[in-house]
Amino acid sequence: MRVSQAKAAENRDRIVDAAARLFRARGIDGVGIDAIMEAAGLTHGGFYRHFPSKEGLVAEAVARGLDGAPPDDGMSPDAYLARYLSPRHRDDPGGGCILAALGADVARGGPEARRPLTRAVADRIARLARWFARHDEAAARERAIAALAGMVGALVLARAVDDPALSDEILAAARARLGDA
Amino acid sequence: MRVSQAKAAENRDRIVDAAARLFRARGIDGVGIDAIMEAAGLTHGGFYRHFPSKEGLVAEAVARGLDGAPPDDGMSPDAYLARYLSPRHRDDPGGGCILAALGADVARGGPEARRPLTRAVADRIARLARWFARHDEAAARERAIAALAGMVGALVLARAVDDPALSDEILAAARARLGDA
DNA sequence: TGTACATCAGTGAACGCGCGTTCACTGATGTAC
DNA sequence: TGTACATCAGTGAACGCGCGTTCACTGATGTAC
Repeated sequence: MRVSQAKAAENRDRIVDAAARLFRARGIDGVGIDAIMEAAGLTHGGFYRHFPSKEGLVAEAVARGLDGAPPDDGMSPDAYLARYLSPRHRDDPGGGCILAALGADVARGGPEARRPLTRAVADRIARLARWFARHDEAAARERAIAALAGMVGALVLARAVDDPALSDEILAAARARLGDA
Repeated sequence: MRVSQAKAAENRDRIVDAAARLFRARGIDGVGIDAIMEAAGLTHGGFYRHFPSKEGLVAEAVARGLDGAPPDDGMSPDAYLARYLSPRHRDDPGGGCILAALGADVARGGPEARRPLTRAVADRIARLARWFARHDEAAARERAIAALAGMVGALVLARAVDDPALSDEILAAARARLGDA
């Protein structure tokens, strides 16, 4: 049955949110329309009233996932690093950084998802560079890029590794080396 | 028709090689048994004479992919870094580092693939630490972990990003920051 | 060394299942008068 | 403000395709005598 426009917009939003979470948790190919719609409290048939295809949703979900938890200007660099490189973040891919969870997947996919991801990377580099510029004017941007790469790589490795002690050590080493700016 | 044991072993090897390459290039879920067997010059039906399941092959292919191009003791750290963080490596995921190409996929998968990946991570950290120990005894291992994380993260980001200039800049920044040991 | 037979790597058709997508239908919403 | 009707978000069944897996079959290899 038909639903009010406000309710429909809210449903669309919930679909994108559910997809952003499930894709990060299980990979893009690991989640079907069924599971996404069910997580949004709907049935799968209505999906195509909102999106032209699964790939269309992927692009929006990637963009949505990139909104959350960017480096905040009111936050200290060390606090941001500590949060990003925490066991809590490692253990919650579904709610965490999309660069670490889906970077390789997006690289293999179409251009629709790569565009918002690129904007997010550029934005984070710029924010980190602003921090570093305070005590290291010239190389601030270079440092920012290396810091972002170190963060993403450490999270990928800490998640992939089988050995909890090694995983913790990876997070700790990245925090320590990236922290002493 | 039956084939000699030597030939069969060689065929098995080619299947694993083809899988290691295709998985890195297109993702684990992006490659079917059909494509792997065809790349190995066989038909799909014979697959199960060699492997119990696709997942069994994944574990072997990940292990195989990790053999190639580790940091070589006879190589200078800067040469290794330059090769790892080169546009050539970025543009050849199928022949490149499996940590960057499949790290997130393996993290979501079963334990069979995570074990060899963990060994490879530990091995690379140890090799890098041996290099760093030459001028920085105490923090060598910490530096090694941060270097590996920075390399993997930079490659993931350089591949995911839409903008060639930004992609090149990411590689260059990582080379510069990780290089001046 | 030669012969007869069992083995089994590889072939190609087939199966079953899941997933992306389509579609006829429902009934509340939104709108025209 | 009330009424009649068109719209369309959502439902649930169905379709088609691809993929992982199975299976009967082939015929060269390996082995027992």
